[in-house]
Amino acid sequence: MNNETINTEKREAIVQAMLELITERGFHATPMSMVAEKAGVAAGTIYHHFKSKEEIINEIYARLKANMGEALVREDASEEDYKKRFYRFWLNLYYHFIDHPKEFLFLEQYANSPFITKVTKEENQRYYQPVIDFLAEGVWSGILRNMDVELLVAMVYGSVATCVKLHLSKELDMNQNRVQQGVQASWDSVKMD
Amino acid sequence: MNNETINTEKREAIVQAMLELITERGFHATPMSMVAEKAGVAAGTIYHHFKSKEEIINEIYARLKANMGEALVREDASEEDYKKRFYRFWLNLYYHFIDHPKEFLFLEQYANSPFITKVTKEENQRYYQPVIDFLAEGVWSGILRNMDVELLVAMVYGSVATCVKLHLSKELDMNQNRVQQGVQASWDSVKMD
Amino acid sequence: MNNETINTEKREAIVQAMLELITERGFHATPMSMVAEKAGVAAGTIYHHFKSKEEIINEIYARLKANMGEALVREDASEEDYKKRFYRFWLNLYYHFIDHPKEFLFLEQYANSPFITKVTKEENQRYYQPVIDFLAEGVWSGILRNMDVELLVAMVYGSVATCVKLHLSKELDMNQNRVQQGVQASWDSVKMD
Amino acid sequence: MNNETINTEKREAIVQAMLELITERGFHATPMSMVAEKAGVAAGTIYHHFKSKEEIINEIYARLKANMGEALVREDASEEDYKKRFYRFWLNLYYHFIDHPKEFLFLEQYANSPFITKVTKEENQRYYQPVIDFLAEGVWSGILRNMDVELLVAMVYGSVATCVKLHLSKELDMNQNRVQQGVQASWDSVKMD
DNA sequence: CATGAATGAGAATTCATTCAT
DNA sequence: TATGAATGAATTCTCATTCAT
Repeated sequence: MNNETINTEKREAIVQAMLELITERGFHATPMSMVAEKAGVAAGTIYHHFKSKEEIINEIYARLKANMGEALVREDASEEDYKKRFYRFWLNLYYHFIDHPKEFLFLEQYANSPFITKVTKEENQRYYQPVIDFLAEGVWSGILRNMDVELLVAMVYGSVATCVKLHLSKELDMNQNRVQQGVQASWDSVKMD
Repeated sequence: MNNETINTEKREAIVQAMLELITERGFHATPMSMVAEKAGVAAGTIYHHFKSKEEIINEIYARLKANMGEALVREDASEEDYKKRFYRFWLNLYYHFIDHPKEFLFLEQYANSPFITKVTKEENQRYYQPVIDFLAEGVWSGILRNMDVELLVAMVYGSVATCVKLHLSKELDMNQNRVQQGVQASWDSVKMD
Repeated sequence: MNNETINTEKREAIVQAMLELITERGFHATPMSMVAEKAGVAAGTIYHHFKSKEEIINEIYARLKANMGEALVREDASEEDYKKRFYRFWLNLYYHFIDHPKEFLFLEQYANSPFITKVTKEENQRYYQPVIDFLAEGVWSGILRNMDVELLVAMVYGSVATCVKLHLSKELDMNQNRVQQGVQASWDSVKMD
Repeated sequence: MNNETINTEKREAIVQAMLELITERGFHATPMSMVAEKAGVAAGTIYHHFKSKEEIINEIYARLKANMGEALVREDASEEDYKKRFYRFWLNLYYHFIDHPKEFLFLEQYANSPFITKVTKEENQRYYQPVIDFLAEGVWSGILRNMDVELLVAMVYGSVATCVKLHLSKELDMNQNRVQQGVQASWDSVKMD
């Protein structure tokens, strides 16, 4: 085990501990001492790896956005029919969040928080650029309704998020049938009549 | 001005101060001393009206849900055509939040927070019961797609929230045309083909 | 006992505790918890009366400068002979510091420290203005050697401080004879030949 | 370059870094990590050369006292007239501190601090013993007033320090004329009438 | 009910020192 | 010797809540 591995291990442990605690308890309700304990490091150690509590949040945000971006385009094949690709993206995102609920909850809570710096946000937009392009292309080619792409992106992301929340809150058991209703509703909301 | 009016006034001032501060700064970044100052009362006075900081949150939640419920059904006329009524509900909600952005932000932040007790939540469901019934009736009568009503409610509410967020974040100027696109997309996502 | 007396009492206790601890141990070696304990108040109480640790230092500085200014001109009689008045001022200052060694040590340590704000310093110059005027007058009337008044003030203050330090450090027992040597040397250093 | 030279170099770098930082920022406001960085060594390396932070202070103190002792007697010629030698010593010390302001500030701050051990102090008295003897001889031979030599030493050192402080604080521009006033005042304060 | 000084537990962060490499 | 990551005790300051007036 070389030095870098050791460093990475502690850093990893801190990030993971923070992610878990923060989604369960919230930023202000998660003292650093608790993060340290859960990560199995001394309190001071955290400050060798991060300048402040907020910096950890920013690192988590960046990682989760990258994860999300990767999941989104998984198994995409550009020769497929547009609607199929839309469904795949939608479901990729949905199941990514279902599989990583803490990541979803974190992004919901902190995506619009002042803790995430503008720089961090901008640096991480690139991850979902391919899908933004995909939607823009849908509009341009007349497959999707003529909407502003920002509105389009927001509506589609919103529909995924709504379904994920329903599942996670256990308000509704999101079986395959209901997921199908969700993606179909989302598609119908944006496709050209 | 009788005693009760005076009491009500202080209570009001506290609630309003807390609502404003909490939406701007967040729960943990809003000390009670700041609430007291903004409300123009002594710190101790707050504790004559509320048992704790969390209790104020619950009262705010209840009020905002009531406001929202009232706004939702405004100018509804049950003899109107179903789609028109859907549009009216959707736009009622949308403009209510546009007119009361702090109320929207508060509900987004705290609707799923542990501060809001189960009791508070349940007590306040009644406010939008009429609209839930309206959507259930749409499904039953074949106007809306055959979806679970919880999913339906969530999707529609989600689409309103998405548009409000776009407006408030100033990501997109939500002019009348874009609002129209929003409500139309929402309708298309749930109406029977 | 009215409210003001109570407030004054706690505030006083804090200032006195801080003065004693800080002269014995130094600023950074004096934790606020120790000040609180010595003052017989809770740690948080200190922050009702002072914004920060540094603010207390500034208040102490201001008080001690005022004390010093008062002591300096005690029993001065302007009709007296110039040399007698010089001796009186010198000895007033000397015995004031001998009687209040902590005040002396505090001023030695913090008079030139960055903790004391410019504002605090300027506000407190007025206390020894009368003596500055007295020395300037001495130069002007030909009783004192023709030196810049700043140099004059510094040399005289320095000679007092030197004698006080010798006494406090117990390097030398400053009996009346030695004090007399001190003031005489100081006078000889500035008087016109 | 042999090993010893390397070691000496690091040790030197540490001492110099600490001296500079400590006079600018103070003992407690100077973290060892900062010393390490400024010295261009690792934090741990410091502890191969010194047992503790305080030990460095003691080494610095010893060096500066030696420097001061050397400067003091520079160009002294015992056959010269007593007053001339006094002037020379006084000005040697004055210009030594003017040329090495950090050394002066360090000695002012730490000469009476608990960090400097008794042992360190005693070991370093020898450096200015020649001048103490010189002053004692002045008393004995009737050139100086009959004062205790400790008082004499303190008064003279005090007058040098006063002038140096005026210069360093920029309160007064200490041109040659004013320095002359300073040394003359000091001489007048101790010489037999 | 109203006040606001007082409380004290608990927060984020710092830093001298150690020790495995 | 040299390194620098790791330690964890200690620091200043905050803030929800209480309670005597």
